[in-house]
Formats: sequence, C-alpha cells, structure tokens
Amino acid sequence: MKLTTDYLQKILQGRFEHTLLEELALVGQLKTAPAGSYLIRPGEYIRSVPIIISGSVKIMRPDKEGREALLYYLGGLDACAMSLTCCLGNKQSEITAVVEEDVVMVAIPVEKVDEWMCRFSTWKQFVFQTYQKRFDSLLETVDEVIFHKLDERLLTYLQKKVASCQCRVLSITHEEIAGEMATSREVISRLLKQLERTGQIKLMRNKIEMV
Amino acid sequence: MKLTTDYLQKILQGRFEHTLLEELALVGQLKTAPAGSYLIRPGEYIRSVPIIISGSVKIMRPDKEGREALLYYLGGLDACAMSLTCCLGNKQSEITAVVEEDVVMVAIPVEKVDEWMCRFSTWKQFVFQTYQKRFDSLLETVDEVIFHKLDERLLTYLQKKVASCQCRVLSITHEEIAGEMATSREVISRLLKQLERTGQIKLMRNKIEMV
DNA sequence: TGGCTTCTGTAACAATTGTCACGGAAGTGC
DNA sequence: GCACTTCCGTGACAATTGTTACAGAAGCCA
Repeated sequence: MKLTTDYLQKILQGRFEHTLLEELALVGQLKTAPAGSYLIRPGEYIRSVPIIISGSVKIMRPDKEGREALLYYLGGLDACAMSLTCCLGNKQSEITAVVEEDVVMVAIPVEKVDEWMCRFSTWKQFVFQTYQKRFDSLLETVDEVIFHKLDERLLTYLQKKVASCQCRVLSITHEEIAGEMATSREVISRLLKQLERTGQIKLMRNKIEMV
Repeated sequence: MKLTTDYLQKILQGRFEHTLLEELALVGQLKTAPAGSYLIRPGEYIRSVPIIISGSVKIMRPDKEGREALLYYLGGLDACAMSLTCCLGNKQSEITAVVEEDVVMVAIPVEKVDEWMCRFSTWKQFVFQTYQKRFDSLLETVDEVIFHKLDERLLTYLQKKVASCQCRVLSITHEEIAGEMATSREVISRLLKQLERTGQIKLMRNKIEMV
C-alpha cells in the first residue's frame, strides 16, 4: 500500500514534524504481517526498523535447549530497541519476534534511522524513548522472575496478555503458556486450576477467561 | 583533579576524535568514588552521565520488600545506559549503582551528551554501543534466572565477580551473595559447600577462592 | 459412528528451594 | 583471658516446582 503523509499524520498525530512525516512517507514501507509470522529470529540481520502501527508483537528469548521465554510485548507506536541496536551496530539478532495480533507497521531503512537523528529532534526523542521503554520492560521482566513465585507470575502473565490483545478471553493452551514461562505444562495446569478455584479465571478448552 | 586532553587521549586511546577530547577535557569532571559508595539510588535524578575509567560498579534492582538483586557490572570505559535514559528523559532512577572497586570516572553534563551526539559521530556510536552492551547484559541476566538452577547461577555469579574484580579470591560473605541473588543465606551456604566438595572453590571466612 | 489427535486434569513422587533452629568457629574489643 | 558480634555449617522440615504416568474430555474427519 502507498504511504501518504496524510495517513502518517493521522496515525502519528503530532508526534513528528511535518517535514519528517514527508520523508517518512517517501522512504518508509507500509507492511502487514499475520499473527504467528516471524519478524526476526536469532542470528538474522535486520536492515530496517519497524514501527508498529497496530497489532502486537511478542519478543521472545531462546535458550540452547530450544525453549523460548517471553520477554515483553510491543504494541501501538512501539518500535523495537533490538532492531535499533541490530541495525545501528550491524549485529545479529539475539531474540525472536513473533506477531501476536495481526500487525500493520512502517519499516524505516537503517540509514534513515541514523540520519534523521540529527536532523529531527522529535525523531531522536522517539529513538531514545524507545530504548527507555524497552529497558523498562526488560527490568519488569527481571523483577518478575527474580522476585516472584510462579503463581504470581502466571497471573501477571495473563494480565499482560489481556492488555496486549485487549480482550478478556484469551485463546491459548496450557502448553503454550508453559513454553513462554519456561516451565512445564503440568505445572501451569495445576496453577491455573488453582486460580479457577479462587475465582480469578474461568477455564475452557483452548481458552481462558479473566474475571 | 584537572582533566587534560592528554590524559583523556591516553585513556580513551583512539576512541574519540581530538576535538571531542578537547571539549571533554573542558566540561567533563574527573571524579573518584570509594568502594561501597552509592552513585545513584532509586528515585533520584541524575544530571550527568559517568564514564567509568577504572574500577567497577554494580547495578542492582530493588524490590518492594527491600531486597536488591544484582543485574550486572560496569567496568572500564563503560557508561551507564540507565543514566543515559534518566538524563535524556529527565526520569528518576529505577536502579541502584554501588561502587564495587574504587572508581575513577569522568562525568559528562547531560546537555553535552545530547549536543555531541549530532556533532561527533564517534560519540553517537559510543552512546549506542553503551545501550547495546547494557541490553545484552540484561538479557544475559534474564537468561540466567529464567533458564538456570541456583547452583549454576551461583557458579556464573562467582565467575562474573572474579572477572569484574580481577582476582581469584573474592572477599564476600554468604549473606551478601544471598542478597544479590535474592535468596537466603542457608541456601547459598549449602550450594557453596557443594561446590567446595566437587573441588570448584575453596571456602574461608569472608573469602571464596576460585580454583 | 468410530478412530484419531490434541488438550486438560490429576495423582504420586522427585528435586529444588525456602525456613527454622541451633551450635560452633572466628574475629573484635576490653 | 572473657564477652560479644558476625559468619558459617547443618539437620529437619515445609513449600514450591519438576517429572512421570495415565485417563478422560473435546474436537476433527472419514
């Protein structure tokens, strides 16, 4: 699809100055990606920084044994800090990015990311804000795993999921949760049952309703 | 102490161009901080970005119950990503920075951090490299706590400590380790004893020797 | 309908981690 | 020396998390 200044103006309302929007429209590529598709995998290089317009993306961290733990979500108007460092440092990715909800995004070529930084202060601000937000997300994640037990972690996991997909009924299996939390299915089933008994959730096949 | 271009030249060998070194000498403040002193605590603001010349600093993350877990170390020629985001975003600190080994550092006023970014590409590079290194450190930390058991974590904890202070004999109590790993002293004592039995370390009062 | 796969529940047990309680060892100051 | 503090070791037990094994429920498809 063609990217127009008007469209960008509407989406990024007031965040960037007009001249930047014009350049954005010129070099940015409007892309879509369906749920489940991979934006990047560990070891790959990336040559453009995506800004998420709508939908959500989950950032996962793999270990050697093939497990993949969830780090955090990207949502509306978020950009990926990893892609920034990867691009600017020409480094391989250390994470996996999977589309959670169908995504519309604008991809910015890496040269522009760099160039604009000095030309547009709003862009520079955006880049640093991105770093900061990702840093905070990671810190929250660290907090969770260091200081909290699995039952609490499970609850906040579900809450973040609800926030990211904006619906009270999650379509997910126990197995998938276990994967993202780096534990086993049985443990998750056990804890979910516990949450159901205390009336905090309702369980259905392939679904979990938050109450 | 007076900061001279020559001194900076020697320390930062070839990393920055000469004009930048001159400005650095002009506005940077050479500071020292003894082991145990705090560079920043949660909730405080910071108005300059420190570049560590020598010594080491540990970055800790507190939780509500007063525990403080170790995130990672800063060492020679590292700068703190947190201080960058705090400065540039004028935000409160979310972490604690404690001097581990006596530190010599150059403090850069926040306005310059920003200003130089566009004027000196080596500075921009340095800033982004800093972000990247801190991000990687955090990811490693996340890996540890998500995927590894306490005995493995303890071993890598000791190894990183050795690397950061560059000596094979660590001066530390079990209690302190427990604090930094967010567990209890008894657990650490138990695991350390285990490591001693398998010949990986030697235990003494207030000291642990890596073998 | 019947066979198949996937998902969930659960019991039983193992391993890991956390807590409590206590005693002794090592250092410090007098 | 003695009192005192800090640090370390350890047993016993509790709580949490991980593993194994199996059964039934729910959906899919011929």
